Amino acid sequence: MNTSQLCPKFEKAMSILSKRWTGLVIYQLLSGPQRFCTIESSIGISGRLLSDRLKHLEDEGIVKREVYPETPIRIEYSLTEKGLALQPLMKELEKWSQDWITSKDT
Amino acid sequence: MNTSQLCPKFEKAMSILSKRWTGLVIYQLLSGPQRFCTIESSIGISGRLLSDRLKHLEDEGIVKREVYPETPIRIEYSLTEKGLALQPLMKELEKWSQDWITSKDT
DNA sequence: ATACTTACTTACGAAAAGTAACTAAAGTAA
DNA sequence: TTACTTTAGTTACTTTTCGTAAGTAAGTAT
Repeated sequence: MNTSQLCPKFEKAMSILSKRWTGLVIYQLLSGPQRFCTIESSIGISGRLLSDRLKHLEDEGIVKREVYPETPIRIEYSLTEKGLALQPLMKELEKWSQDWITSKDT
Repeated sequence: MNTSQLCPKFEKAMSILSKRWTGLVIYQLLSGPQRFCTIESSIGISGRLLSDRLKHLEDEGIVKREVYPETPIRIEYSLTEKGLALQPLMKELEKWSQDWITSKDT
């Protein structure tokens, strides 16, 4: 019996953020559009999972993917308007982490 | 090779929130101290995982546990100052979910 | 003694994550 | 022509985490 008293929209939002790596991928893309391998090395996720997460974020309309047929091929991922709208939340998390996470915690 | 360029404090904060259920448990406790079974039924988590998550949140100093030896026994979970400090973040997530999650998404 | 309540814990199959090696496409170098 | 490089993934396989359901412990109440 799942007698949820929570707002379904809030629950959905939380389910996106509480999937491992998605938060960090979004945070990373807040610094600008970037390619697969850049995200991969900057947050330390494996290609297998990054591929999966980017697909999901595209499905959610948070990330968009653009192909530039250069040499070698360049594929850039960036945030949509919906994704960019998460910036205030990320700022709050930055603030909280600075205020409350001690260096021992890491 | 994990060449993290992220702030370790931010990474740690994100790792707490991106563990399934922890965000919802914290959110639920923002409405006041409550017992195990109340949290369990209001967010739809199983006892097994709630037990685990509360223990972790206690270890992180986000949640505190108090025992009232009444009949039947009452054990109340509540947010510490560190946990309460997540309220602004939760408000941002509420805002974002209202603005950007459509009813189809749920 | 038996049942009832709360707050868990245990056991176990299913799903997700982590690691590493492999593939595809397109150009470049020898 | 053949081999090599780069980017962007995918596949195969092991380990960890999750979800469900049943069981336990302490303290009444009947």
